[in-house]
Amino acid sequence: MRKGPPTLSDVARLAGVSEITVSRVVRNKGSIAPKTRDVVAAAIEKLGYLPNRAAGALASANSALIAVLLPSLSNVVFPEVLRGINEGLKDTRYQPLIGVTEYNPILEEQLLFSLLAWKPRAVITTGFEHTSNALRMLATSTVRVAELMDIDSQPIDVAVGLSHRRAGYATGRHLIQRGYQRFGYVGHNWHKDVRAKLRLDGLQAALQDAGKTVSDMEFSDGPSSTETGKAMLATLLKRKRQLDVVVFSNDDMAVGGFFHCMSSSIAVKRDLALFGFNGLEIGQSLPMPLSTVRSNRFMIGKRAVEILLANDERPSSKTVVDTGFEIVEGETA
Amino acid sequence: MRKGPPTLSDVARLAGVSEITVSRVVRNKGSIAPKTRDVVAAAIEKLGYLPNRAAGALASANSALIAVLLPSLSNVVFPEVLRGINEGLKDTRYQPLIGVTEYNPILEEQLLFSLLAWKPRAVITTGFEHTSNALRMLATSTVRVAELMDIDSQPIDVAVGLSHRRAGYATGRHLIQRGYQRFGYVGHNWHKDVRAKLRLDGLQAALQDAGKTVSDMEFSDGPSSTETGKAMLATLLKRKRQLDVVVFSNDDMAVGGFFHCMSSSIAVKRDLALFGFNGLEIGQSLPMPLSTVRSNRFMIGKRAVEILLANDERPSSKTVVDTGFEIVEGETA
DNA sequence: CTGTTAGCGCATTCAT
DNA sequence: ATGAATGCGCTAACAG
Repeated sequence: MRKGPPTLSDVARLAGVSEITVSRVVRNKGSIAPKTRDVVAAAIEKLGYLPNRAAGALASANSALIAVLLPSLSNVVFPEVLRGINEGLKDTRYQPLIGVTEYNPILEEQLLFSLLAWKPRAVITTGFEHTSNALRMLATSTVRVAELMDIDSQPIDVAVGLSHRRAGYATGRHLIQRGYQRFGYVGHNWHKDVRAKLRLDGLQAALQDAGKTVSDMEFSDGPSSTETGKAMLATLLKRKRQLDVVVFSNDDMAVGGFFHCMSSSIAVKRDLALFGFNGLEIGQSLPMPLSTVRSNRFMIGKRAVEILLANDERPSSKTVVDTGFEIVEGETA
Repeated sequence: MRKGPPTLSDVARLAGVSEITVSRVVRNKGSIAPKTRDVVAAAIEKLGYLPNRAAGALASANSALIAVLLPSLSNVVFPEVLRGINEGLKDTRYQPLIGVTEYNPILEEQLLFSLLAWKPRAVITTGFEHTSNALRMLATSTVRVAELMDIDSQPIDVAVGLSHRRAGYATGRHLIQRGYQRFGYVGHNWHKDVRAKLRLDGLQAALQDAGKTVSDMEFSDGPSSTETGKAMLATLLKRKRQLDVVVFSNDDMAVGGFFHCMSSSIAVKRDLALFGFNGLEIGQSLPMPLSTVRSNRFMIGKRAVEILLANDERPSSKTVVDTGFEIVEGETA
């Protein structure tokens, strides 16, 4: 009388071995005689046995789950990081369990607790902004933790990303070398995007070191988008400050800026140079490839997973991986 | 002697009640005297108790997990669906467990098995193309199943999406009414994207019904992208077929086509009209908003979750939800 | 409203 | 190379 899906013990009975032997075959762990392995495999096949991972997780006190906390799914950048994570997880038995924090530490804390309840093998999150509760939880716990995107602060365990401050500084240096004199900046809400702020800080530092400054800025208070970049650049240019280059908080915004120039017959680069951040595909397919800084989102996700899975235990020393960035010359600046 | 994180029984001991009472408080299930609830809450707080969901899943034979299988993370469309799913899951205790199939049914099957091992409350997948194993597994199992994006076939349990065939047909009708005569088509690899093929079928049917036909087509064999749209339109136009409108397999491709026109000084709409599919933000921020068909990706994810969570049991009749589509007039056609 | 009794399905000892 | 015993932490089903 089958009373539900087949279990380990059903397989064991059919194969004429003990449960633990089946368990070992399933997990490919310990040594098994080729013969018994075959017998067991046949029984599994015959019954259509599917291991119950909840039971496995309970018995072994840890699961093949990786908790992933992303700030947003609206910004292409995070799906790309997730792609990297997924790539790193390929050919392992791990699965990503995801939560979207909407850049909100309180929500992050709730999601973190909820995900931690699954006893994941590791937690991947973004940035260094966490509630004190979350921080304490993470510090106390023994799970491995990766904080992605940014390496401008000390991580709990592992940080993988780039220095946004240095990327901003490099942007400034690059544009100065190109001879630009009057800088404008178009940004989005950085209460929610700390890294955009770090880049602007770096940019300003570079200008200051060269005796220059950002002549005019304009911010939206929503998230970044092409629409916003378009609108904010329009607003900025109304003020007639004779800018010769505008730096945007990221590529989405810059692409919007490019569209504004097209609509308004502003010759990009000759009349007004544009500069972004991220190196998204869309920017590179514009009639004039966008000048920008390439961040390696995919690599960030992938490297993080590799490091986390390399060691069960959290090492005594913190790991910081710089995935770097490169100036993409493009044709808009 | 604390030997690990606190468990239900630790909380129960501290609160002076039985385990099941604590369990009920935690799950907010059954009736509890306000007083005991407070005592238990205090004990939980004091110990920093975190429920172990793996144990819960094992004991109750189902988890607060929703298995989500997405074809890709590179195409913005799927993160948007995921956003919808996430929105539907908000304020529930459910978490999405995700797998990326890369449009590969074999991989989908493997991931499906792997995700099913967690005894998820429901499975969300894409389209109707599954291996026979996967199909059998899903049919046999009692989990609820939603197949997203498309409603052109019969689902296993629930389908949420739009008729791509009808969307294609509507595109054809619309363009015919606008007076276009010579139609071109630029597509990407549809061995992997069945829905793009359905739309083309619909388009061709509409043209045929009006005594017309697609004069020339060009396909790339990779996935869709702006770069590809740009390149394929260039190739198509080299053949000098005097097209007056080109329909693209989706907005990404169409935006690429738009960029090509800009680079080649082709006056969009006057010289050559362009038409896409999806209604992505990027298309609408172009200097000329893209003419396209809006699919409601976010809504598809959200509705699917709502339906799945409404009933534990799979109803005897299949559910098909049409999230519809709308022609977006735009300025490019 | 609260408690008792019994597992859920598997993996970890430690044997042999 | 294989097995026996035990328990992981929780919840269902019934009592009361």
